[in-house]
Amino acid sequence: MSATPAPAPLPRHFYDRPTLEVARDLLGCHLIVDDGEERLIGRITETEAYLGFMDTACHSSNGRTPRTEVMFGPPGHAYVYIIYGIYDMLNLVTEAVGEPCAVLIRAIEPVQGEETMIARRNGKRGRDMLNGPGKMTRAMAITKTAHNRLDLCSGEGLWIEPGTPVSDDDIILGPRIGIDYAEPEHRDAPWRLRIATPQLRRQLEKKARQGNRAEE
DNA sequence: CTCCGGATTGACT
DNA sequence: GTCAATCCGGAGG
Repeated sequence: MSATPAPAPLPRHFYDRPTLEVARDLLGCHLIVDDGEERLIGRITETEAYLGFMDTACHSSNGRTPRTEVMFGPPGHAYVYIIYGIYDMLNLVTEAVGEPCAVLIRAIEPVQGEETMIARRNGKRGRDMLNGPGKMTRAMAITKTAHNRLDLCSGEGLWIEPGTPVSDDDIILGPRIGIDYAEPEHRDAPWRLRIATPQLRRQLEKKARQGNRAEE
């Protein structure tokens, strides 16, 4: 039996950059959770950038509160909050102290520990297992209680490692999800980033055709 | 496949 | 009191 590899988390300066760049470079990276019993690994396939004060979709644009405090601190920490009473959302804090920005991790694909993920998702497997931010945290057992404010560069509990790089041609940009309350310029901004799979390309082409039809 | 309503509770007005 | 960076199941096409 082989020993578990030592954690090799991405360093803090990875997160200390413009948030859109971080969101882009996180695609293809490995998200790792280690509870001391088992190490789970997922490859990041979808992210959203939240750009701080100026972004009316970003929680921190309403000011500094106990909940958003961690976003105002140093980069490379986890911001985990609960939405709709029941779902934990994982964000990675970016940019310098005083710039309250973050990247939401929306979807992964399994790399290691898939059977545990399936069990935590109540037997759900395949396409619908990890394709949403609440599904992903449920499968990985990421919670506000256990992981909010955690240092992602310590290699303890939760961190990111390099994975398989993604070329610019394989990234699809689109508007972010679930932020209808934001100002139009932020609501419609293409700050949702996804790795393009053949299935996703087909799906979007189909949608575009329907849209064109409605125009006439 | 798409559309629609209910679940459930912390955070903030 | 209202709302939220969501998910799921059921109804209809």
